Amino acid sequence: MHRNPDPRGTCAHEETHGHPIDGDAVESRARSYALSKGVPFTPMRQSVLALLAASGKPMSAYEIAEKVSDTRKLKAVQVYRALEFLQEAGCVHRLASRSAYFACDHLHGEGETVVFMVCAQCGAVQEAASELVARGLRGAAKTTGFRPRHPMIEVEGECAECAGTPER
Amino acid sequence: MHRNPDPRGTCAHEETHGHPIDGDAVESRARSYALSKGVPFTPMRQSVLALLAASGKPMSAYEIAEKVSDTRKLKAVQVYRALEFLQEAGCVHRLASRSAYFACDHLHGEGETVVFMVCAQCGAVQEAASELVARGLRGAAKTTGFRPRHPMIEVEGECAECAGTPER
DNA sequence: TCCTGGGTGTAATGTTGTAACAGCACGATA
DNA sequence: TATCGTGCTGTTACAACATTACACCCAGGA
Repeated sequence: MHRNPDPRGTCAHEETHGHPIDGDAVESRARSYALSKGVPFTPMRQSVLALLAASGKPMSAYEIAEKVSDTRKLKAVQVYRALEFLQEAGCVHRLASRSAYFACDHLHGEGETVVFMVCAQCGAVQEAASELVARGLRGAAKTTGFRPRHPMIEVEGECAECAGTPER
Repeated sequence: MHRNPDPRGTCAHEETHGHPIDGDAVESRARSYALSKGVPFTPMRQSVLALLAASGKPMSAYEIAEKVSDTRKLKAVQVYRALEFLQEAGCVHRLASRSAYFACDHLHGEGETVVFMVCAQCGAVQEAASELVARGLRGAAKTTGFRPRHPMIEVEGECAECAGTPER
């Protein structure tokens, strides 16, 4: 987990990839989820989501706590609470391989199999829904009677930008 | 990560699944790796591997430290050192989704795409190598120029035994 | 008014993983 | 035999990630 010196963004064009996602779209999805649950979409939740959406890259909860701090100093536990809501709302996903969180403006269908491609160098995440992968997973599962539940796949690799710049 | 009350083995037939893997086979693989590297296959490494092989289920490093303690009390850092060797040797894999380690007696080929199916209830892990998944991943990657590096896929779900016993 | 449910703020603690350093065992070499 | 290097072990300390517990506030309903 702490194997890389800085797991999030050490490559040369740190600023250029991880293109920001549509903050308005993702926020409105969060709002309607809150509405449907009868809970408020609080400033706390709003600012955590806005930060993640603007950054467009995975961030750790502690990193979020640091950056969100507009005036007051935020504690990690408060960030985790906001993240919990945002994950339920489907606006934020957790990258287990990096213990990091990122905003996502895709609306993932129920049985959909999503692939997150994480650049080992710059940390940028690209998403794709692959029916072929889903079929492969079902095939692998069938032989053992296993029932896949949350087909969220994380693959480490090298994104196009980082692959194009071999230095560091 | 700490979301489940006990991520490793809370279901009724805890003892029955996660069938132990072939301890002798996996140990001999570790021995030949050690030989090829010119380093010893120490009792420390041997006992960590033996424990993992016998349990057949993922365990955290701290859990291993507790259980291995035959006479002396083992510290986590020592377990991590043994695990590092065993991972290099290909005898042990790390489950990022649970921060846990498990022994594996398959010999995975170089570019092979391996799918680990983790039962959310009992924690048992089943492995499968899927060419279809590999192709799907390559297809998903191709559109963005992403180059997958370590195609180790973890899928949460429900194993056949747990699916058959709906209670709890 | 009181009660209840949910969000917030804060402290404490638990869990996972590394860094750093001293000591030891063992083989190579002079 | 002496010494040197290499790699494992034992130990302390700490960093990074995550949860629990509790007090407080505030809005809405009985």
